[in-house]
Amino acid sequence: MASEGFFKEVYKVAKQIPYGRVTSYGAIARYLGAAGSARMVGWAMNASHADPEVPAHRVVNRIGLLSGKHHFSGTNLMQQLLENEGVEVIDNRVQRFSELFWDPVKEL
DNA sequence: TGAATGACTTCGG
DNA sequence: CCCGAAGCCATTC
Repeated sequence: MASEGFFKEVYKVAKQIPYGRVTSYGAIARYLGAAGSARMVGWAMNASHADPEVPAHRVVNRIGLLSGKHHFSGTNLMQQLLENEGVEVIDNRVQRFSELFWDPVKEL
């Protein structure tokens, strides 16, 4: 599949997300020049489970909602992982999201 | 080839 | 911020 290059880019960015920080699918999409293809980032993350080094739990939607927690093993694994990094999560949502938000376009 | 799907985003109310 | 509707685009069937 030629699209593996796209996934690789997503993984590369995801792996660069600092500890205890989070970002959004749209931000990654924009950084990859695929603005508007946020859904494809989500698709890439779906395939990211093949690479355990990809911190998919640090990638949430634009409001810090753990939209992908349902794709993790347990029902609250994603939240546990984030809380383990010092990220406060309440009701599937990242608290202080604006503070923890890490924008690859700005930071990279 | 075309219709359906999805770990999203943006806009208006 | 919550709700509903429309837009986007790669992948799958």
